[in-house]
This record gives sequence, structure tokens and C-alpha cells, in this order.
Amino acid sequence: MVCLIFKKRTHTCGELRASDIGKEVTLMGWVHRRRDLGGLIFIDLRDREGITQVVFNPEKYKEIHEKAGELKNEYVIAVGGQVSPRPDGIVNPKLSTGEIEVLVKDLDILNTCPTPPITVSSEVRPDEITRLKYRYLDLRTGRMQSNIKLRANITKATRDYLAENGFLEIETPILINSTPEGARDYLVPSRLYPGKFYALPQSPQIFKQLLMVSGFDRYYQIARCFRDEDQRADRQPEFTQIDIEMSFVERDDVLDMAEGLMTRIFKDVLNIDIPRPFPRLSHEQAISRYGIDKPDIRYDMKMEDLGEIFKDSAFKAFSETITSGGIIKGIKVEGYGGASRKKLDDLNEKAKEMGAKALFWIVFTEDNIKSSIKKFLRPEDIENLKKKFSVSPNDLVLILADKKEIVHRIFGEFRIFLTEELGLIKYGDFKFLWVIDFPLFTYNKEEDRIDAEHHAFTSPLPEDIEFLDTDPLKVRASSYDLVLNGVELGSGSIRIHRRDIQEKVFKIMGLTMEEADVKFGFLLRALEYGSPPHGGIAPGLDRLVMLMAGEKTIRDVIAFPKTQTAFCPLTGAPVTVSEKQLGELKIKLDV
RNA sequence: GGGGUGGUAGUGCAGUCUGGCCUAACACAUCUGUCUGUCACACAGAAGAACGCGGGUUCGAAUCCCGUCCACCCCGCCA
Repeated sequence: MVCLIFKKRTHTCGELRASDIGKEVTLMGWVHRRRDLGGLIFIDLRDREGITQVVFNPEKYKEIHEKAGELKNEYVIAVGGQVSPRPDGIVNPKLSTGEIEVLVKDLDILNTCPTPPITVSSEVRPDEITRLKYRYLDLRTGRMQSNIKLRANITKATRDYLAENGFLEIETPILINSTPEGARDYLVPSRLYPGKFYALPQSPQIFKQLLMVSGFDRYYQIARCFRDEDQRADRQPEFTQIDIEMSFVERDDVLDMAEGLMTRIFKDVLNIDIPRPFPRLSHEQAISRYGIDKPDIRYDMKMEDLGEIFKDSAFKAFSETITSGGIIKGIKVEGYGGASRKKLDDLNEKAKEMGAKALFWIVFTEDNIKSSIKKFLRPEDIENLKKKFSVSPNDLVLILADKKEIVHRIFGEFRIFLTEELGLIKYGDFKFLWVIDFPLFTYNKEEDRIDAEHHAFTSPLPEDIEFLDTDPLKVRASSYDLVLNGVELGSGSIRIHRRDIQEKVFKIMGLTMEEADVKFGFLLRALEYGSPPHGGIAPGLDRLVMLMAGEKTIRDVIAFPKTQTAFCPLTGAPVTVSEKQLGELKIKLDV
């Protein structure tokens, strides 16, 4: 085997066209597939840019043809030869290079490869642990190559847009201080300060606010964030945010900028036009219509309040719910009237498992209804329901009568479950949504305390400031969530920059300024030194790429992700370290 | 911390509910042979797994039971 490259690569494997016929070229890449016809040998040669068929002809280059007999999948080779037309005009329309092939006269085997545990040319994916252990092979597959390229294109569009709009890319520290708020920190022991630790940032939140105080006006960073919490399909121990902060802005300025960024990304990367402005729902509207604070609005299936219709129903489950302060709501499942009785019973079971007393169903047929509560329904009820839901024949209406929270939670989940069941979700439909007007505070039952819903520096809506003194739980925040297809892409807020309001907020949370200083320290001091009004947002890059790639997990858009137990099968991290290393850190293990 | 699904040749899977017909099937990959227009090449043949690991029940366990490890999905958690 010759390991030296005998000459320069002239083209990539995705480049050659009919117009190149006759050229002498050198291609380098991996053996994607081989088709050995006994005489002729065809190799699909693959690199990042594509696949080119190269052909070994024993009549023309006997020795080279013999050497080609050694080639196996994933060997790395260099071939030199002449770009030739496919004979008889047999083009391969599946390949961009399908009009031509390279007749090989020089072959160099640059490297060999054992039978790989992952078949790069196959659509079939091995078990995830195998994929992660041999991630370098997994990343060779077309699907992963395209995901990683998509990600690079998205970050490029992000940088282009933000740079054009006056944002500076500024790095912030990775070794920072641990704060008690939020998620569990990843800690890094300090050698120079035995017994003390750095934390890895959960987000650059504090630093981006400091940069506003410093007068940088508009900042962004493609920022790595670390959270030591349990993993999910859309959560990794380290993930990436497009972190943005702006000075001298109000909420709508941030929303406008973020919309501009998102539409630019979709236009540049997928050539999709996303209409603006994005629809907005208040938190309250989102919950009461969809039962969830991040609704997927690619499909309708809104909850309708049926309290008016059923308030004096003879059906006790309805009338008693109203008297006891509960609510009656329903959703229409279009075209699901043909569902079997068993299916409907299953839905009822599911609802009960989730804490409902019962789920009632009504199927609208051409001129009648089928229903679990038919005998309780008055003719006018049916008419009212038809009107309320504008039903067509074969529609199903599901009704829950229960406590508000239960009804909302169950329908919130049912919407998601039913659309999957009905196959309503297709790739290519992207529906953004803003959820705004979150409550500024939530009541913490366990601790009998009022907590910040977003974080302690989130500004109240200007028109709600008066309620800080009278009814804090009524105060809405200048915060916003960006939702795409039912996935929370990111959240942000306008920050408090006035000391009197900050003090009030701390007071409501049961903190004196002194206590707050211990807890939040230098940020508070910085804010006092002439902080401009500022606010920002931080869309999650991994989730955005995942949705745009049509993948179900962010692991498929991260080059080297970890398992659900935060383990890296490729490198073995985390690992035990030597006594010497521990000694330097003055750390004794107790495991 | 809790619930669920899965673990069988290099890879993907069948078999497990209902134990014996399993001397574990099939496909891809691998190896050998034939083949000069294939492009998921085709055809003929071969090799490759004691069924995640440990224990138990049984005349007999891939299959039943207990424990355990790993992966994935979900709840909690993730301001």
C-alpha cells in the first residue's frame, strides 16, 4: 500500500459534468459501493460533495484493474483518469455526476478499512450506542452529513444576519461562578483555590447583560451552555444557544429582530418564506385554547368552552362541574368519527390515567350522533355543539368536565397525541408562534413563597407595574417564548434596569437588597452603574436545526453528542482520573 | 427518583405471549466462484450467533421467574 498522495486532487466527487468530458482528473474519496462485473469494475467514489462513478476496464488498463480487485467498502483511494461519457447515453439521474464516469488509469490506495460496523451506504441505522461509539463512521452517512452541513449553513445565516444588523459577536467565559438559581451546575475544581469550584455556564445570561452595561449595544454569541439535568430527545448536557442581547429596546424590538433572524435563516438555508409577523398568543390564551404554553399551531383543534351550553344540563357530571367551579371544554377531532369503539374507550382510559374523571365523546354522522352521553344531550345541545365546532359529518368531539388544570393538561396532551395518531404532521410545514405576557411570578406551594417565573431580572409589563404593590401574582412579565411547531425554541425578556422596580421584585420574592446582593452580587452592582434598558432572547440552535432537518432528536444534529446518561461511548467520558490529578486539586473521593 | 420499550451473527431483524419441531430463520455486509455496462449489479456457494450479563424453575429455557447492566422514549427535573 502506498500512503503518499501521488498527486493533487483536481475535483471533488460531486463536481464533474458532461462539460468536463475529456479532462484528465484526479479524485480522492471513499469507496461507497463496488460493482464487480468480473471484467469491468465500477466504484462509487464518495466524498463530502457527492458521488462519482469510476470504472476500471481491464482491456485498457489491465494492471490497474487487477489492483482494483482489492478495493473494499470505505477504503480511501485516489484515482486518476479521464472523464468519459456514459456509453449509449446511460445516465444515472439519481447522481448529479450521473452523466459521466471516470475511466481510471491510476489508482492509489491511500488507506484500507475493516468491515465497518456501520454501513455508510445504507439507510438502515444501527443501534444508537453503536452509532455513537463509531461516530466518525456514522457521520459519513448521507443523512448525518446533510444534518451537519445544514447546521453550518444555519450558523452562517445567523452570523450574516446579526452582523448585518449591527450585532457584535463576543465570547464570554466558560469557567464562571456557580449560582444557586436554575439548573444543576457542572463544576470544575480549582487547583489554585483548593476546595473551590468554577461552574460551567447554564447560559451567558449575566455576561450578556454586563456587555449591555458596557455599552456594546448589540451582542450575540453562538454559545455553548451546560446543564447537569436528566436528558431527553431534545436535551443534552451541553447544547448551543444563539444568544442575543440588545440595548435601548422594548419587547417588540426584540421580537422583530428575532423574527428577522428566523425568516432569514429559513430563506437562506431552505429557501422557505416564513410569513411575518409571527402570530402572538398571550400565555393565558395559549393555555385556555391549547392547554399548553407552547402550542403546535400547524393544526387547529382548539379547545372550546362549553360551560354556557351545559350549565343547566340534566347531566350531573356537567352541572356539578360548573357548580363546583370546574370547567367544561371540548375539542373537535376532524374526520375521526370512524374511530372504533375500542379506540374511543382507549382515549377515555388514557384520560382517566391522566387524572380525569371521564372523557365523553360525540361522533357526528350525516344526520345523527353517536355518543357516550347521548341520553343526556338535548336537541339544542347538539345544535349548539354543531355551531360551536362547525362540525362536519364524521367529526368527533371530545369533552372533559373537570377542574381547569386537569382539562387543560389533558387536552394539551391529547392534541399532540391525536395529531400523531392521525398522521397530521408532515415535514416542511413550519409555524412560528410567540407566547407573550407570562406571569412575572408564580406561587411556590411547597415553600409558601413567590418565585420569579422567568428570572429575577425580568421586567414587568409597564402597564402592570402598579400591581406590584397590590396583587403581584397578577403582574405580567415583559417576557416571551418563541415556539416552532410545538417546540420551545427559546425565551427571553426585557430586563429590569430601574433600581426601584428591582427592589420591589426582590421584596415580593422575600429578599432584601442585602440578601439579593449575596445571591446575585456583581450583576446588581453593575446594573446600578448606568445600565441601559435592555433585553434579549436565546433561541436554541440544536432544536432549530433538529426541526429544520426533520429529525426527532437533537443528537442527530450534534456531531458528538452524549447518551441519555451523559456518557460518551466514543471517548469514554466521563472517566476516572489519577491520584496525582486529584491530589493537585486536594480532592478526596467518597464513592 | 419513577413508568415504558428494547438487547438474538459485523449490521438490521424473525422467533419469546403459547418452553421441546431452534442443530436459531431471513436480509445486508463478509469470503469463494462465474460474469464487460453496472449503478441497491446479478447468479451459485460458504463461513459467521451457544440468544446482554448473573442466578433460578424445569426432564428440557432465546422463550418462564428473580436480579443486574446498557440503549432509547416519557414523567419528575431542566429559572
